[in-house]
Amino acid sequence: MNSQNSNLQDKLSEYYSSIFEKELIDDIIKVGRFESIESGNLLIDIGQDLTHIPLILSGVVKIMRQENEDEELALYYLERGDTCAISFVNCIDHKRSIFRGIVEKDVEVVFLPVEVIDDWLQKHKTWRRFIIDSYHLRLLEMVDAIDGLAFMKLKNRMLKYLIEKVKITQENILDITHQEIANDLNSSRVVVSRMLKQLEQENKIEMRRNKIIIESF
Amino acid sequence: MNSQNSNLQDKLSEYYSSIFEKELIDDIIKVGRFESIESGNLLIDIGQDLTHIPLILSGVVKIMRQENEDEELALYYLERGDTCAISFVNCIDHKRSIFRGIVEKDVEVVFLPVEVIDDWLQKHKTWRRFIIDSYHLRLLEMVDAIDGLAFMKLKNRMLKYLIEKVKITQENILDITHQEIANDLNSSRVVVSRMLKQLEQENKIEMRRNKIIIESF
DNA sequence: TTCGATGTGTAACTAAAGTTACAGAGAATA
DNA sequence: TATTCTCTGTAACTTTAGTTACACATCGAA
Repeated sequence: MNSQNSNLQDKLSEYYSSIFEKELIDDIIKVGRFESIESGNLLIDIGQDLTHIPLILSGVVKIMRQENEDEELALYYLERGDTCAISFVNCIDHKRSIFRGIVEKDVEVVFLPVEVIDDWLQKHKTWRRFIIDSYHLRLLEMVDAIDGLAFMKLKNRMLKYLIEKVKITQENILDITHQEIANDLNSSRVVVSRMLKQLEQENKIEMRRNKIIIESF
Repeated sequence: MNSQNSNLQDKLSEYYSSIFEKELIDDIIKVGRFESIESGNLLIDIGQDLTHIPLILSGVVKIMRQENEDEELALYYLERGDTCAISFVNCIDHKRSIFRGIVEKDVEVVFLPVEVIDDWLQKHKTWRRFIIDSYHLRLLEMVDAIDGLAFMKLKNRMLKYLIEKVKITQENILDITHQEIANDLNSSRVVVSRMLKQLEQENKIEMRRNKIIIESF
């Protein structure tokens, strides 16, 4: 085990010791594969075989749904303490992922092999709670996505998207292009520019090249 | 315990004995409250306190999301073997429901008090699997709803809705008005009539007063 | 049979979002 | 500095969906 991994182990303990019992943390260290993945890479892709589930130690992963080549939609973000719960039963059933997970901010992650999961559910109460909570949180975020798509106009959906992004990045100056926003919202660049201009006129944002400053959040 | 309830117990055993171990079924009978609810009534409403989770023995419940007075959206249906998994953690946390559940076809249901749930997760392997599976199924249905909203035109979304309805009712002659469809899709009656006419011209459906016959499913 | 309630058809219009096309600004690099 | 690439602004137009308004059909109850 190299020094980078033992560093990751420290991070695991640091955050998760308040959530998981010591025995569980020991188990995770025993069987988990620690990895660092740089921004821009895929954590998981649609159709990919799920043999491990990821436990995020740091960084941000954007979870997307993709219909085809040029139709996609950002759903939610994974941060420290999150796992892609949907991969869980998929794992057990040896199914394939229905999401793409793109690393937005370099992540440190532990991959846990599917075999241990079910065992841990029985063995560790905190693990049980963690998995159920994960499912629940994702479910709530899905409902949020549905509300946005069903009930909101694009302009407000976009503002919501921007504000969410501010929360995730901890930074109210977003480093993003109109095209990227359009991709995440399954809209088009021209429309996004139009709406952004309106938001700017309402003093909710300010625009710079490659940047958007969110005033109200 | 009256005769109706012992009848419901039979139904419980009948279907669930292949899923749950005998001890679990006994536990359910011990603490569950058996009930029959007629079509048109609410199984659960948004904001309602969740002290029990429902286990459907027969019938159909439509789960909806509501934004306000006249904005709502049908999400999915619960049938025999289903539970409203989202109510699960809500229960534990004493939260309130974020869904409405309307009985579409008279249901028979067992209500299980929240207190026993966590205990059973540890005690019964099949219960654990059941709860996780429930979350997972709902999650998949949400993704389906998202795909529909994000990527499909209303006409096709409506056809999908109608076909889903055929599956649920086991009946390709649907007893439904244009207004009801509009409500479930968060659209308007006039638009629905328009699209239905198009679908009819494409020979995918036939229209009658209060009825729609689905040809292709 | 009449009347009212409910359901459907359709036209005309409006609103929201997407598309095409092109101009021009800013940054990066030769 | 000139050239190229990426990003943004905007006009003009199309498509999709929602709204308003009204006619007419069907059904059941008075």
